[in-house]
Order: sequence, then structure tokens, then C-alpha cells
Amino acid sequence: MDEKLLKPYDPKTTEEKIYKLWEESGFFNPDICIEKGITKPDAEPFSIVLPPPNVTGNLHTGHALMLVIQDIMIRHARMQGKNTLWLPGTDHAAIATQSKVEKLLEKEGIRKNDLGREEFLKRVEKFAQDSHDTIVNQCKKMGASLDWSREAFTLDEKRNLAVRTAFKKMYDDGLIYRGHRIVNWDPKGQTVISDDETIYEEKKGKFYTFKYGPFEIATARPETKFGDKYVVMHPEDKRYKDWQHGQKITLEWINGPIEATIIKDEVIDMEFGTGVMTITPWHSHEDFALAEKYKLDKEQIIDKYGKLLPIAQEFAGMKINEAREKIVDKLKSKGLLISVDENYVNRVATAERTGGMIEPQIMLQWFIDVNKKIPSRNNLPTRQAGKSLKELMLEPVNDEKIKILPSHFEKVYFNWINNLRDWCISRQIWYGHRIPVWYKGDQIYCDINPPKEDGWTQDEDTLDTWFSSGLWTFSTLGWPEKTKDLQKYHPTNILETGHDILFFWIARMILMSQYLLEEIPFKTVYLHGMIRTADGKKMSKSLGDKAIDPLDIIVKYGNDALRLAMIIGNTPGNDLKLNENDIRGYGKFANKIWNASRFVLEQTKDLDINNLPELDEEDKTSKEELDNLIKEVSKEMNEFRYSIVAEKLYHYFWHTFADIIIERSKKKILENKNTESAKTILYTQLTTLLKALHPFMPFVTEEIWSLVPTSNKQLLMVEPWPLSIDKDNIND
RNA sequence: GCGCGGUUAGCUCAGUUGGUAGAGCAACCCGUUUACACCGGGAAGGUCGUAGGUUCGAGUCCUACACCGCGCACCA
Repeated sequence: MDEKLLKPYDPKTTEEKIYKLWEESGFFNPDICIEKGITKPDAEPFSIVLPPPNVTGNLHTGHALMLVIQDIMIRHARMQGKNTLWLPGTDHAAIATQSKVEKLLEKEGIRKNDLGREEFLKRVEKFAQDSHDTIVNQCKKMGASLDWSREAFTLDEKRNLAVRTAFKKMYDDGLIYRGHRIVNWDPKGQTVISDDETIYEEKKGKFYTFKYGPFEIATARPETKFGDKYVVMHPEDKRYKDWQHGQKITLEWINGPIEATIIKDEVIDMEFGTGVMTITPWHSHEDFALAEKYKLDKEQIIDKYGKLLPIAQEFAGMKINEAREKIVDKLKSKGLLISVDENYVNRVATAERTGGMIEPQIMLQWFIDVNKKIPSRNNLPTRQAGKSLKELMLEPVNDEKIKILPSHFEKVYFNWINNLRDWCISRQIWYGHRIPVWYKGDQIYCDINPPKEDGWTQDEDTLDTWFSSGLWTFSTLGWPEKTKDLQKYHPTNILETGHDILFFWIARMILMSQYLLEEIPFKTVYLHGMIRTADGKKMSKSLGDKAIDPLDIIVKYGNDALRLAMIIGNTPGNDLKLNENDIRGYGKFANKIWNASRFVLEQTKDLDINNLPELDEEDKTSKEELDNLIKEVSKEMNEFRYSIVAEKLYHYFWHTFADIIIERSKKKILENKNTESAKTILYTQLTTLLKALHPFMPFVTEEIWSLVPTSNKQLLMVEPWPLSIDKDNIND
């Protein structure tokens, strides 16, 4: 009897040792599994790429959840004898990382422009490297069986080649274009961001109604109104039936008389306010669309620092917040202010990463055209020609080549794509993939490599971080090279992530893979819910100490306990309230397994495991019961019903194996009646349960396994799953 | 406004082809005979949000509504 079994299970001393054992075995790497005869060379491949955590700091509970679910999938597949790859990596996360470093520098009183691009990037890279090291270390603490030999970074050289290759191809196909379009400008971050990176916040503010010639118009933003010379109303609105579309009127406005043109359009909501509005095409998406429709003039009012331009005359150079009341005062003095609603609730767009208030602007930026038909080219497969990127994104989900779990997210996905506008991919930040475009006078050059002649300057901008993330399933496998990995492991089997990045990431991966590889990036999308605190709050950083740190939990209760708490009662798409009490309970379960194993090992010391004795009748029944359970859970594992499986195994181990079979066997052994059968059932059930529990509780099961006598000792992580997929038909 | 999800035992949640309601935790009673008190045994606890409908039969399917949460759009 091993002495450590005499004490309660101690995850702290066990887990680090076990992970080392796994890592040293090399079995996280599928090539080594084949080499060592664990996996058959022609075994079915099974691959998952890890959603790369941002190199902005530590892992949080959301990361822990994804690591747990994916590790269960991977360990199960590996035990099933599949050629199993789980590929790790981290994300440079462009804006998120840059703004984090900027904030840190700010504390030292340093601005990024003081350092210059090169020096600043060095600082960011140092920060990213440190974060990376922390993250890798944390992944290991989580027990993640990732193949570290294949680790990737979204901004390393190989991925940069993939990005340049992708950009060039899209540019040549006319799917990437540069143009003046209205974009979301973040004055705080001094960069453009995509529609998906804006967050709307409700803000209470003032809502002013002004006299505008013969009309009354309302606005929450008087400071944008200088250039308003179009007044819009609904064509059906009887109140304004005497006014004609295109009619011009002269009226007194902020800085004197102006000429305004009447526009009639259905976008107007007759019920809202007076049913009349003026438009500011340069600083509003909707107004821009209207101006495009009627070919109206567009004038810039606010510069990129949020200050008023000369068009504002006496207000020029003022910050918009400062100017607002002054402009209202002026209009009031001219008798043009009608009323002020002090309790108006406005929804303000803010930047996800910097919190800056978005100021829409018309700017020269790079875009991906999602509606343009892909041109037919010699080297382009006919499948894509004539289809738009939108269609390429819709197709595989429509055809169920890609299945989204839970399926109701498919509707959300379709809805997003149908409303999708061109994707703005250029960013005015330094940290990221530089746009592979060079300029010389009026000439533009786009290629994978810079032009050879002198005199060309590269575009200053970098790419949206999601551009490189979109390539993740295949850039990690070596694309654009035609590697063996790419051939073997792509499309990947499952993409497991939070439903909050369905649009940001999943849609973009489908787009890129469909376009560049003509194949889907993954077969199944498994979306987990958000982790919440016990009282239902979002587990965000702003919670500070109240947020649960997964690593603290591991130290306290062990990784296996945290895993079960994250799996049991958690179904795809639903949020999970993580509760320390539950984790404590599952820690007890780990100890229960430990203690039961002690008993079994003690009692079966003299059992000849290569020649197991016959079972008596009641033990035969127990054997059948467990066989059936394993059959059931094997099927459920393939259906991703991990919550059910974990619960069933937990329940069987505790309340059937421990409470009934062990107690019964105790009596038999004590009374010396059917002793051999008792020992056999104890041994066989324990070994079977350890295997079945291993994907869920890898540490405690592996540790016990090392003490179990077996005929051909190898790590539990590569033991065959207790139900062979060859033998039994469990697939439906 | 459009769409999605939730509403099941005190709490947290499972419940996949419709067939007399489940788990964990908490609470209650009993019990420490050597795997484990980080334990065992026992009992208790729900008209499955509301109102209709389909059906021999509905937590499960359909319709409407209520409340909670989320997403998208608009907010001049």
C-alpha cells in the first residue's frame, strides 16, 4: 500500500506532478502518440484549435471554462484512439493590448508619441510576452492537454505571412478596397473601429427642440448642426403635404441665414417628435446613407480630436462638450430655442476597449466588401465565383455542414449576416499586422512582399485583430503552405467558445476559410454560456475581489473540483452561476474517489488481474449495470451532453459503486463468502470508472491509476475509453 | 420595434423522439461496526410562470399573455 493513500487526497501536491508527467510523456502531441504506438497511424483525426486568449493579462473564469470543456472533448477523443490534436496559441489582440500598455505608460507619465512607433512597439511586445508566459503557465495549471510543440501566436512570422497572403488575394479579387466611407471613429483611442466593437450605453442628457425656418427640429447634439442644410420629412405626412421634395427655403440658423433643401423619405418616423429632422451626413451613419441616396453634400463639422472646425465660426476649436451649451445659448438669444427636455435618455456608442465616445466620421479606410460577387479567375474554383462573402458565410450553416450548438444561435447568426455592412479592417494603431500596401505618389502597390525599388512607403495602418483571428483554424496548421497538418486536421472538428464572439470571430473564420480554402473551418460550433457570480452578476474585472479567480479555486479545492462545478448543470448557451459551495462539494467527491480506491486497492492486493475469477450472480448484475451506464454515457459524450455524463458518473460512483457495491463486498470479504467475486467486481468497476471519469477529473484519476496494478502499465490519459468505438455501435 | 433565451423542490439547475417529476446544496430524523464524518441510513419537499388549445395522455407540441435576461436595429 502506497503511503500517500493513507492521507486524504491532496490536489496541491498532486496536480503539478501529474501535469509534468503528462507533458514529459509527449502524448499531447499526436505525432508522438503514433510514434509510440498509442494511436494507429490511420486513425480518424480529431482536432480543436484553442480560441487564443488575448495577451492582455491573466486568464479568467471564462477561459477556465473553455479549457475545461475542450480538455474533456480532447481527452475523450484521445482515449477513443483518435488522432487527437489540440492546438494552443495566444492572440495579440491589437487594440486591447495597445490600449492596456498605453494606460500603463500613462501612469509613468509617458505618452506613446514620445516614444515613437518602434520604441512603443518594443514596450508592447515585452508586455505581450509577459502576458503570454502567464497564460501558458495558467493553461498548464488547468490541466489542459494542449500540444505545446505546435503553439502559435496571431502576430508571429508564420501568421503574418498568412495575413499578407490573405490580404493580397482579397485585394486582387477586389474584395478589399480603400475608400471614403462613414466609420466609427474613437477620438480617445485615435482609431477607427468596426461596428461590432462599439457598445451602446444609455445616457441621460438634454434633448433640444429648435425652430428651423417653418419647422421644428429636435436634437441631442446641437454642436453637429452647423452643416445641416437638408430638412427631411415623410412623403405621406399630411402636416407637410404642401412642401415639395427638393424645394429650397431660406431660414435663420446658428451663424446667420442658410439655404435648406427639403427631402422626403420613408426613413422618417412620423410619430417621433415633429416628424421633421435635419441631417448631418458626415457624423451619422443613417444621415450618411440618406445623403448617398440623394447625392447630397456632406460637410465635416468635428475633427478627429473632437473639436469643432472653422465651419462653426466663433465656436471653432472648441471641444464639443464645451461648445454645446454655448451654441444652445446663442440659438436661444436668437429666439430659435423652443424647449429643452432634461430627462432624455440617449443611447451613445462607445468604443469597446477605450470607452471613448464614438464620433462617426467620413474617412479614407480599408474595407472588406461583403456583398461584391467574387470574380471568376483561372485559379479560382467555380464554386465561389459569382458568390459574395455574405453568401459564403451563410451557405455552410444553411446546409448544416456547420452545426451550431445550441441551434437557436443559427438564427442570430443569419440575422447578423443579413444586416452586415462592409467590414472596416484598417486601424490607426501601431500594434498589429501592418497593411501590406505601399504608396508612391498616386501609385498603389499591394503584395505579400514590399516592392523592390526605392521610393515606396508602406501604409501606416494595421489590421483589425479579427482579420488574423479569422485565419486561425488554418494559419495555425501552416497555411499558406500545404502542410501535412493542414491536410490532416482541417477542417477542425469543433470550435468551442463563448457566444459573445459569434460575430467577431466565428463568422469571420467561416468567411476566411470558405474564401481562402474553399472549405469550412469546423464542423461543430459549441457555444458555452457566460460565467456569472453566485448572485448572477457578470464575472468581469470591474468586480475586483468579488470575481472568482480560477487559480485561487484550484489551490483551495483542486482542479478536478473546479472542472466538475463548471460542467455539471451547465448546458450549451446557458449562463453558469459559479458557486464556491458547489466547488467544495466536488472537491469532496475527488476525496471520495480517493478513499474508495484505497479500499479497493487494499482488498485486491492478491488478485490475479490477468486471470480474473468469475462473478457471482449479484456482481454479474452490477457488471451489466455499469456496462449499460458506460454505453449510455458514451453515446451522450458524442452528443456533447457533458453535464449529464458527469452527473451520471458522479452518481453511480458515489451511490452505487461506493454505497452499494463496496459495502456489499465488505461483508462478503469479512464473512469469507464469494470473496473472489467481490474482489473482481471491485477491481473491474474501479478501473472502468477511473477511465470514464478521467476526461472530467484527470488529475485524481491519473494519480490513482499510477497505484492500480495493471497488466500493461501506461498513463491513464492514453488508456482506451471503456467502450470501444470499434466494437459497439454508439453513434446513434 | 424585431428576434432569441429563461420561468421546474428553500437555493443552483438537469430533464432529446409527449407516457404517472430528477440531481447537487441547504433544512429534518437516526447512526460514528476498520475506505472515507470531506461519512452512512431514512424521511420530507414541486397543481413544472399564467390562460387557452392539440392529444387517450403535455414540464415536453401549438397560441396568447406576464415577468426576468440577452442580441440587433432605431432614437432626428
